[in-house]
Amino acid sequence: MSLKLYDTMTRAKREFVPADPDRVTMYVCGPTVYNYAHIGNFRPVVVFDLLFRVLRRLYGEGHVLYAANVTDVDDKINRKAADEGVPISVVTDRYLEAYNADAAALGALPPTFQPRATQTMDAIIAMIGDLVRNNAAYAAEGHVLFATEAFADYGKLSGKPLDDLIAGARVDVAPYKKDPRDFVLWKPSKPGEPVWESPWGPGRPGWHIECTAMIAQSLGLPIDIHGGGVDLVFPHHENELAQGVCSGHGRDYAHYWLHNGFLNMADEKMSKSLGNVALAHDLLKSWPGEVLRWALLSGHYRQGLDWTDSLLDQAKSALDRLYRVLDDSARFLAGAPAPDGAQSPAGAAEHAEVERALHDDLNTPAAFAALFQLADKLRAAVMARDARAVASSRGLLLDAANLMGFLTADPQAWFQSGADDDLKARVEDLIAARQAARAAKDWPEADRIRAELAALNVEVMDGPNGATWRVKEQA
RNA sequence: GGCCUGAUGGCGGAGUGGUGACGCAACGGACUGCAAAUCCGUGAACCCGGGUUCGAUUCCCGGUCAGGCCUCCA
Repeated sequence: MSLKLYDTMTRAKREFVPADPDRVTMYVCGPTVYNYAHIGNFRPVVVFDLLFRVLRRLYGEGHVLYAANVTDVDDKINRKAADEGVPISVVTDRYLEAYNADAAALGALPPTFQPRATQTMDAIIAMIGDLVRNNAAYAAEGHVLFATEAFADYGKLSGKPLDDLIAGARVDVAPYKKDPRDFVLWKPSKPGEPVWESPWGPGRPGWHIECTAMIAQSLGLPIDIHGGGVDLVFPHHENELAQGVCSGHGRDYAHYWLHNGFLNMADEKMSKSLGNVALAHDLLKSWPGEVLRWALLSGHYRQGLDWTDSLLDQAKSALDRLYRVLDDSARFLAGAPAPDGAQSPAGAAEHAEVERALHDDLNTPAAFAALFQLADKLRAAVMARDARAVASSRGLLLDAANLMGFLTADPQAWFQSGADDDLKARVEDLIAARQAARAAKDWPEADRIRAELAALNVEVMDGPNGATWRVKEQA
């Protein structure tokens, strides 16, 4: 029953205890919306969506508040907007919409809040003011900088020795910085860039302060869980923590820091600066969202994940198997008398195992294993023609899989996705003709029709109650 | 250079101080007019070298290799 999560701060798996079980809070750093997001951007989306679902089950749907922000003011956005000759909101609105559509296709529930930097400007400016008042920040040449020396624990989250941070700094230090580690809270805008008024002059916020302010505004500090990719541990989360604490919100900023591992393309880290991107937007044209979700969750979230075609094929095959039992059990139930009386508890242990695995720091591979055991249980019940056991274990499989965001499609639709109405009608006609040929034991004709269907990328499967079909390969 | 992860069968990937998950793929058999699915079954792994132990893939040390962070990338 108890949920254990690996906390980056303490580098240990800890039992999760929310500050207030009636108001569990989680924040995850979201995208900068200047382009379509690649599949690597969606790893944290899917991972923390799963955690969101697990938390909702544990504490109740209304008791978990999840904020995932959007950075909608940024150099890359500015450049894109300038290239297109449009206001930045045109760019950000367009890609935010695409991002949310992709996330939904991957089975991610909408977060409770989706704060945007441009809509948090007052809180950002107020928080910078707090930092300046607390002597944790100073203005210099139109900039406002965070004074890292004000935060004694700076470097604790990422485990970096402070001296090394200075010695290892490879970037030229801006002359107005008192300390090389100091980072920007507010900076002047260049001509033509979006600009906001502030007590330190017109300009725009630094990246780190946006998140801290958005958390404070949407959830209130401190929060229970802060998530994001490992690459954000330093400097982004280190800086967030420093800002949150020094702005006067107390020592606790986030009680649990969770970080997902990186997704690699062809043995190289995927990033937009390299050419090896796979946009979720494009992948979704060829694969059902659940396949991508399954692939993203096929390894433990803290591990690195190599994104390959083979990974997707395996994910598809695994899901096919689950959908097959679902389909077969539905057909059995449709033809069987309704089960009477209490349902036998077939599969209860396996069902519990799914949650147990998830509660162990989101051990999705173990949860998948339990899902397959549940599927085996269901298969056995179908073979035994035990309607009560089928109904019971089918419900449990569906519940466990749904909790993880899987098996949300109708099995029939799953196997026939990619077929339009026109194709469906043709297939049905061909199958009817083939059934007639089979009834007449005209095997050559039956096989000829099967070949014709195969040419349409359709596979027929003869069953005791007629034939079923499915699309063989995704487009 | 500093800090941090990881190294498991053909592939993906959990886990465990002692009888080696799970999935994908492969192979044999059953079923099927054929096929698919399904069922039964088979083969197949714990990077290297030390150490601790009755016993290590699992703990400790060293090495090698791979990846990440140290630069406003999830």
